[in-house]
Amino acid sequence: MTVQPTPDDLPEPLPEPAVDDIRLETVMGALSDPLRMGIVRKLLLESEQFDHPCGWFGLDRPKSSLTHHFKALREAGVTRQRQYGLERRSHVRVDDLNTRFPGLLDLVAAWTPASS
Amino acid sequence: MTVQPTPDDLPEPLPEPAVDDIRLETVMGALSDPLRMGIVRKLLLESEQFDHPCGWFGLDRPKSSLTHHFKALREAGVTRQRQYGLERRSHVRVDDLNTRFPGLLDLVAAWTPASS
DNA sequence: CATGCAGTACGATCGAACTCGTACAAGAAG
DNA sequence: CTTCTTGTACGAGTTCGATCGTACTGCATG
Repeated sequence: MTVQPTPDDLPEPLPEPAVDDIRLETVMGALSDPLRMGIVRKLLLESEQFDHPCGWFGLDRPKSSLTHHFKALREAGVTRQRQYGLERRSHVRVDDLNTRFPGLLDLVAAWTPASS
Repeated sequence: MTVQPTPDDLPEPLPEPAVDDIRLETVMGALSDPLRMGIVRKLLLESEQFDHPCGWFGLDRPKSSLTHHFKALREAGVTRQRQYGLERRSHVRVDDLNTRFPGLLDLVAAWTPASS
């Protein structure tokens, strides 16, 4: 058995809940906002590479609003954020969420924005 | 092919969204409250018979608060409510939710309240 | 060091939702 | 009809979250 290679070259993740502390009702509260649901869905479907800074999403909102939403996702345990120089890049905690709430991310991936 | 027997003896359901109008983010918003999550979970796990009035849940809240929460669940499309004489009984729209969001109710059934 | 850029922190505003008391409606039962 | 029961309607108080402007930090680059 080989030792899992520790990615020492990666920046430390910003504060986030441990896997076992992720609560389903909190995750659902984070996803109850259509903007945040769309962020997670886009990460799931289109992030071919790795993490993405919040400018990548092309959201037409002030930066201070985006900070609020990305923080909400991270503190709920849905995403992880790392600081890469200037940028704070996000990705979905896929393994953690699939372990705790299997099937949840499939629902998010299948989501479509309201037609209104 | 036999005609589906229409349950004419059942009271009409209270106003609720049609199946196709149930939105995932709205459902998640309704389930982001621990009290409501517990209501749905209890309905899923313990409702051997059919519907249940809101006294059956043994919730230690004023009646006017319970009205609010049961209405939130119904208007989100999570539950259906019918008037049986005095009582307004609820059940989960299992088929509708499994059709639109397969796996979601499994997550609710597996939910456990916060340890606090 | 000066400039520019990504993003945060803080605080104000505003609307929605939670909580609850009180009064009321409507069926059930004597 | 009177009373009891189940639950609603309405309204007030309060909390929470969304939005956003402004000022700021921290890194990068010249």
